[in-house]
Amino acid sequence: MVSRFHCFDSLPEKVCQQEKIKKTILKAKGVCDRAGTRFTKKRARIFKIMLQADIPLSAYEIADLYNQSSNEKMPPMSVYRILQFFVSLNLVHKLSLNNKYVTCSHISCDHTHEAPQFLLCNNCAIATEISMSSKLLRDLKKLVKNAGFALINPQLELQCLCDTCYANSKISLR
Amino acid sequence: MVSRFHCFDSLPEKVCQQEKIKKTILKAKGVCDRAGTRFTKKRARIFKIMLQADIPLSAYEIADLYNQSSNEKMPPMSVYRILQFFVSLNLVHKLSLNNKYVTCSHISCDHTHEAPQFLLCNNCAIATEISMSSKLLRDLKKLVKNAGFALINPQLELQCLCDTCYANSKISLR
DNA sequence: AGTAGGAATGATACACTATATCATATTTTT
DNA sequence: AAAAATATGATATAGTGTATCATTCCTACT
Repeated sequence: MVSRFHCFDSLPEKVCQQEKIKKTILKAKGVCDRAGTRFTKKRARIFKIMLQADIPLSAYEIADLYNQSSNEKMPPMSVYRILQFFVSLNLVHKLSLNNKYVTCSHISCDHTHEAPQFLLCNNCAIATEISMSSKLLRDLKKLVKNAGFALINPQLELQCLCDTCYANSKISLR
Repeated sequence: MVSRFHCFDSLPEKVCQQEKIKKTILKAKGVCDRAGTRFTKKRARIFKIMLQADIPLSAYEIADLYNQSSNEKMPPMSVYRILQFFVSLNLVHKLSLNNKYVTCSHISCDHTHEAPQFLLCNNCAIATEISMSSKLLRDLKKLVKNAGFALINPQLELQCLCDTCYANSKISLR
């Protein structure tokens, strides 16, 4: 399984998840600053919840997690607004295959990440973001153009089984 | 724009849309028969509505169209059930990008259609189903495998603009 | 022909996902 | 300090989809 924080894979193993999350949050704040918008406390908390979960979450799941660990109420309406905000900055991606939201895996890299491609396990909650090769992307764009369309968002979502669930499914079929 | 009935493109132009729809319905009935299931009147009517619309429809839109042209009521619940039935036979595809449903374009061909790929116009209702080249599909599967997943459904949905809307959008930007 | 069993639909309720709208608060700019 | 832009509160409602149990319809079999 590829870690969602693969961009830190070269760091010493000691560097714990918490440290990675902190760094990612700082980067995200930078993105907001440069965009002339605010990385408010509520936005920061939601972003952190999403990073800690490390799996795609629905808006209502995020609201629940927020409310479980806080006294101030976070109504779903506000979650949607904040998610839209993050999506507009490419800090969060919406997965329409399961109506969930997930932080971008490349926030901490300096990748320009042209074609986010999501592999969603159909059995468990795991999702992984990988990048499409630029050649594959070129082929795809060509195909689209020939069909009389122009690609405006190269995001792909693929229904998969993760290797673990795939192995289990084969066992249970015996 | 590629016609959704491209498989009949070689037929004389006189053969009207109605004729194509009839043929497609017969083919669909055959699929049901061979699967040991029934192509009931309600199912047939919904299927025809979808063919006539020639664009992806939501379950509720289908229910409305059904009820507009009939005295018997078609409740949304039944529409969902019937859609699931068609999807299970690959006669209908669900587009999760816009939560709509569309008949398969290849029912009347003898294509074994491995990788349905949908180009959805982000501005108008048009959607086109094209087939991915087997090479592109191979590349994709390889990518997925390397990431620790197994592809279980190669359906792709791409957010596009059709050429008409693309042209219009450029004009309106001037 | 009658009947058992499976297939399909009816009916009702409810859960989940998402947007619209108007009011209020907070921050930034001048 | 006031104006303008940004962000959140609050409420309502639209849209999408599933669960469940009852009933009807069809098919195959004796």
